[in-house]
Amino acid sequence: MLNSVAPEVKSPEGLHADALLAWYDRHRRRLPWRALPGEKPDPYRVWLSEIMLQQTTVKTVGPYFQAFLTRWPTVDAMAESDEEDILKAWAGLGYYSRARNLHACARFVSARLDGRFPDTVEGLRQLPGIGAYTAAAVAAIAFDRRAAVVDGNVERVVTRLEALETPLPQAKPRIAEIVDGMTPADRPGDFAQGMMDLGATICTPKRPACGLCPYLPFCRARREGTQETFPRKAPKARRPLRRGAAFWIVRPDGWVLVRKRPDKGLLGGMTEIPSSVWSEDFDSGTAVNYAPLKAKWRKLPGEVSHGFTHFELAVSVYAADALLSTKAPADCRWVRLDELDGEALPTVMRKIVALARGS
DNA sequence: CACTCGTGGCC
DNA sequence: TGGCCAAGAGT
Repeated sequence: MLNSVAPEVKSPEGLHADALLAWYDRHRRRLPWRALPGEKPDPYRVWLSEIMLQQTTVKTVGPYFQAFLTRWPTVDAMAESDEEDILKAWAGLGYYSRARNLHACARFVSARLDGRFPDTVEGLRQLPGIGAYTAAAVAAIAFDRRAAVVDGNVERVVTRLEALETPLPQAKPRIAEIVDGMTPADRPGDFAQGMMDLGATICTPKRPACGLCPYLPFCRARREGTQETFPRKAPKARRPLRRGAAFWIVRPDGWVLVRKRPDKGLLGGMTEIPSSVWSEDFDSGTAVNYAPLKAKWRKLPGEVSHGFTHFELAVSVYAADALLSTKAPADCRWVRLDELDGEALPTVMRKIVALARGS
């Protein structure tokens, strides 16, 4: 009789998983990409959401996810699109290599894998834009594979649970080891999502709600009253200020000159208002040397400020009028003013447009 | 391993 | 206001 079998002796990690899953069953967030209890998750939606959520908040991703899903309901539909359309739809979301990898991944899965995502960590890991975290997350959430899912939330939860003194990113291998030990064979996807929900709603960076935490009895940092000091982190380099110039060129019929940026590097593949290099020692006296064509430039009042991850940017905007007959220089093209909104313009470029149009 | 790569929100 | 943070990946 099965009933006569001795009950499984649970490790402390197993108890952790039970406490977490019970909490998740009561408090799970309802998210657009998340299957309801008992529903089978759609790997395409799981993958799409995971790519968008890389370093991006749930709130920001929401409308983008809905728009993408409506326009490209399946991986095959996305594979049939042009990269340019993906970039336009991604504009404003940031980290634009994600969009290019998204498109490349869709094409690979559609053409080479018959439209089906790999159902293992190793298979997923080979795809463009999918690293250690996303491979584990998709395997666990979409295919119920036991995989150690470690994102920023999980790092915070685990370093607090264990009061881990090793700073990030040095502690990453140890954290992955601990999470692997905690992850149950049963419901690994719910466990992963539960850990992330816990980090997002209870075990928050500041003022964690320890009183509501299912891990309260197990948490070493809380016991020592040091929970807010974890995770330890290596000090960050502070961001330098770079300067540059952008060139707003308008034809008499109201069309403006735009340019496609190189595929690699900052804002790769996106559309720009033709701009100079951005550098710490930028010489504003020679700014117009960077203009895409010769013209009578007037410097517009004010400047555009924009923060990137590793530097702060200040851009001066120069405006000029072009003849109707002016040909677009290399990599440039003319665009109607009222069609600028639909372009693959990153946020910093939209700020430049706003300044120019307001002048 | 250290660096590059966006953006918006929060206190 | 400025630093920090968010379901990291690629090189």
